Amino acid sequence: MAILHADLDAFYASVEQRDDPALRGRPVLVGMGVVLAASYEAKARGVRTPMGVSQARALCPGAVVVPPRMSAYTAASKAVFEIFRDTTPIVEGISIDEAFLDVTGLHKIRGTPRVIATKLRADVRERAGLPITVGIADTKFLAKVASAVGKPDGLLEVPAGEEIRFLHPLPVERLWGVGPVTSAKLRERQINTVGHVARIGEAALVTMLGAGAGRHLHALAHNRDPRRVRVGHRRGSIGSQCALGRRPRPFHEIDATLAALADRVTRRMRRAHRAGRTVTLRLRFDDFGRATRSRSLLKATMQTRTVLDTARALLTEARPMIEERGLTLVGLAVSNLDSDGVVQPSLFDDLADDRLDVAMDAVRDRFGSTALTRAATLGRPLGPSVPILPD
DNA sequence: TCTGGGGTCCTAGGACCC
DNA sequence: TCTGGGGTCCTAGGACCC
Repeated sequence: MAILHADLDAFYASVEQRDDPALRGRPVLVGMGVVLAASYEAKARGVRTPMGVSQARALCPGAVVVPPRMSAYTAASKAVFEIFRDTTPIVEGISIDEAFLDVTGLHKIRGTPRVIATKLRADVRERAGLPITVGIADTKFLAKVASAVGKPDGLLEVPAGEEIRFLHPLPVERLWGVGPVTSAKLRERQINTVGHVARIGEAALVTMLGAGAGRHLHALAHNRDPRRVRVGHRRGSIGSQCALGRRPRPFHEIDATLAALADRVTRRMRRAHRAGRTVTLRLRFDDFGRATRSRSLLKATMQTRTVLDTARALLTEARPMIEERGLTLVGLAVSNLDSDGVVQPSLFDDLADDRLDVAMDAVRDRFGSTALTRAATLGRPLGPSVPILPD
C-alpha cells in the first residue's frame, strides 16, 4: 500500500494570510471568543486551540485577531479537494482540511509516492495558495503520524522496513485514539512511548483500557491498520449546537435557540437530501457535565416541524435537570440517516403561519396552481427564483 | 487550560424477539 | 414455573478527532 495523508497547515489562519498580504509573517489568530486556528507564528509562542482569545493575546501580544470567514474556508477546501482528486480518484476526506489519498496503483503512471506527494504539495501551493504537509506510509495510521511529525509545510515518508523504527520512539499521544484520559492511564503506569505500548501485550492493554481500545492500540503500536481509503463515505449524523455562556437563560430563550437549531439542521439535511430517524438533544451544564436525550421516530424525516417537536419534547423532559444545573450549551443532532433522502418535505413546511399565505399566493401568482400543488407535495424547486421560499 | 462547533466510534443495560 | 442462547434496536454516556 502507498497511502498519503495530506493535511493543510493552520488551515483557517493560512487562508487569512493568503487573502491579506498584511498578515503574512505575522502571528494570526482566527476566532471570536475562542481561538479556532492559530498561524505558526502564533503557535511558536504557545498558542493552542481551543484557547480563549484573551489568553492567547497575553501569550502573543503582537497577534492579529480576525473573525472566522467560514465560506472562504469552505471554498478553499473545495479547491484543495479538487487537486486531491486530480492526483488520484481514491480520496477520503476526514475533515475540512485533511484527507487520505491511496496512490498504490499509480506508480507506473505518476511515479513513486514521493514524486506524487511532491507534485501535490506544489499544486496546492500554486493553485490554492496554501501550505500543506503530506505524510507517506503503508497504513493510514502511519501516514497520519508522518504528516503530524512532518508539519509544517513538510513532506515525510516512512520508507518500507523503517516503520517500527520510526514509530516506537514516539510518545503514546501520537497513537490515534489516545486522548487525555487514556494518556493519563498509560503514563500512570510509566508507559510513555509507542514502543512500550507495543511491548506490554494485548491482554494487559485490554485489562487497562477495555476490549475495544486495548486491541485497537495494540494493533496500531505494531503498525497494523487494515483500514482502506474509502471513497464516497457519507456522514452518519447532522447536527448543530450553540454555546449559551454562563449567564442564566430563561427557559423560553432556550426553546427559541432550539427552534433555530432545528431550522439550521433540517435545512442542511434537505440540501444534502438526507432524512433521519433519531433526534438527539445535547446539553452541557455550568459544571461542564454533559447529558444527552434521544428519541427515535418510526419514519425518517427532514421536516423542521417534526424534528423540532421531537426536540421540544426531549427538552421539556430535561427541564428539571436544566433548572437545577444551569445550561451552558444546547445542541441538536439527527442521526440514523437514510442512505438517500427519499422523504421530501413540502417547501412550505418551514414557514411560520403568517408567512405561509403570502408564500402560497406568490407561487400561485407566478407559476399557477399546479406548481403550487407540486411545491406543497414534492418540495421540488420551482424555477429561477422565489425569494420568499426557504433554502 | 476554564473549554467552539462539527463529527466518529465504543460500551453497556434493558426491551423484545425467536 | 423456571430456564438457555442468539440477535436487534433503543437509550445514555464516554472518549476521541479536527
